[in-house]
Amino acid sequence: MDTNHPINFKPVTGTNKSGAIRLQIEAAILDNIFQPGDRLPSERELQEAFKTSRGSVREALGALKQKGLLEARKGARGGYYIREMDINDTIDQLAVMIKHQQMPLAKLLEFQYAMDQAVLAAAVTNGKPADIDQLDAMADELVLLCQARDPDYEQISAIDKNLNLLMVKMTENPFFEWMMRSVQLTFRSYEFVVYQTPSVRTAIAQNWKNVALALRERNFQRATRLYGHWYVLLEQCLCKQFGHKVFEQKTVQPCVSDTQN
Amino acid sequence: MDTNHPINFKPVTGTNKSGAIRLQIEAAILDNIFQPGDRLPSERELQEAFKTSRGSVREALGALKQKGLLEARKGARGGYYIREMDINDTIDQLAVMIKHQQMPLAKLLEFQYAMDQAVLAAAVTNGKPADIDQLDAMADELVLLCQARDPDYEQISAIDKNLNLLMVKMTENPFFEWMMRSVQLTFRSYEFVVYQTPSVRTAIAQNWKNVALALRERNFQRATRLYGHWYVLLEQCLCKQFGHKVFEQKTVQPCVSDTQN
DNA sequence: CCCTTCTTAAGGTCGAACCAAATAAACCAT
DNA sequence: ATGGTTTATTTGGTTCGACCTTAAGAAGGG
Repeated sequence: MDTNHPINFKPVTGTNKSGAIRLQIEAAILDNIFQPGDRLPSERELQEAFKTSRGSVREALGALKQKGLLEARKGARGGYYIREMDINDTIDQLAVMIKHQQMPLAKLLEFQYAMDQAVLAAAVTNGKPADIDQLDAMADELVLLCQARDPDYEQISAIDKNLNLLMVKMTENPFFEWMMRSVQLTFRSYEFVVYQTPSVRTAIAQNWKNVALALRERNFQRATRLYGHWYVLLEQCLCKQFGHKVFEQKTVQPCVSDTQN
Repeated sequence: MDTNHPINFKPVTGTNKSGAIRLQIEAAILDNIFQPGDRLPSERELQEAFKTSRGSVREALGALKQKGLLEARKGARGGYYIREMDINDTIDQLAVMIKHQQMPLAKLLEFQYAMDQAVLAAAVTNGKPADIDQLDAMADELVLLCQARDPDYEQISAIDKNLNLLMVKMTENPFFEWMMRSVQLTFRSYEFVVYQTPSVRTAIAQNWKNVALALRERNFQRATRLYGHWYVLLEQCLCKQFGHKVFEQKTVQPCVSDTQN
């Protein structure tokens, strides 16, 4: 038996045992007494350590599993393993949370605009020439696709998304990635609107191309202006479709989550 | 009996029943079939609806409780109630997660700087005159405190924090508030460094005052430059204290979480 | 040496009981 | 009538013991 447990788990008592168990295990993990990849004692062993029932132990372990700190594996050599904490779980949750806050669309777009501007500034500073080349190439591709007689919306939307992702990647800063992921997970669902109007479609594609050119010559001011132009085009589309008050009235609607276990 | 359940919970089957139950209930909540404050059927009722055991139902409900979607109450008229989702929970978790990622200090400061700039831009646009007056008054107070012979670091730090909070409030946009809260929860622990050097201390206080003046005359460019000047002063202090390589080497250290249940 | 089968350790499910807390109803004394 | 006290009921929390499902490793056979 290699599962020696020098861990000082104290028997729990009272009316909320599963909570007490959860706190002890959580503390042990956060204090790095267990490292990611380590294996916790089995449910039946913990049951003895905490001097309680297997059900209560399971309840505590289930909560920590849900929280993303543990991962359960079945079979021999199975058990509960400490997970590398994954920021994606938190970001997913944040996105769901924001969707439920029913904020006015205007506030959202204002924030998203500001974030885009910040990302662009960081991308200008840190972006590598190779990235700019790629951005340029993708913009060319987008322009071509938008000129087609029967445009493939799915493909166009995918490229647009990749352009945004590449821009964030150019910041070379994970904080920007995390933030943009949580924002984009939440919204960016209007893209279909802008791409369904032919005139706007080509304008946006060309705008991406112009942004790429401005970045290539490290013209920050011009790139900023162009990158923000996206929102002007979006506003035009939304107003044409829903009326001019849309930015005050419409709220962000919740939609089904992608997260699965 | 007022707990009519027109809800279409389908019996679960297979090898992961608790997961299936969780998804059904979660979907019902996210689709607003249940409103905050509503009461779910009791465990024993759900057990029948899902044609399963009470243990599996409890496992699913426990996960949703941990996730913050449900709240359990004991006794008659007890049961599981749908909670108003609180974004603070998620923000706390996000902060803990970020602390564990051990990112270089430079990346963090770059991000924080960009966020500050974005906040300032939004504050210029949306800030009310009264807020600017308050900012001005608080800056005056800070200047006075920093000139004192024996400065009260605690009070100074509190005012500095309030100045930042006021700036965020001036954006009149909750998205900025949420983002800054998660960032500030995580870091902003160097402030003691900058305020302990007398020359820098007065410089920062005066800088706040200048920012307030620039805001008053709606001079965006000047305000931006001044607001960013904070980071120049911080860098000076850190370099003086830890050497010039600090921005590449130092990482964000995890610290104890405030969150408790 | 590889493939199959068996063993075993682990999480997952089940059901029946009992405990603890909170409400509501019934009761009683003033 | 009013206000406190007891009692019953509902509901989540805990416990036990049994069995199911899965997956890794051991044993065995070709």
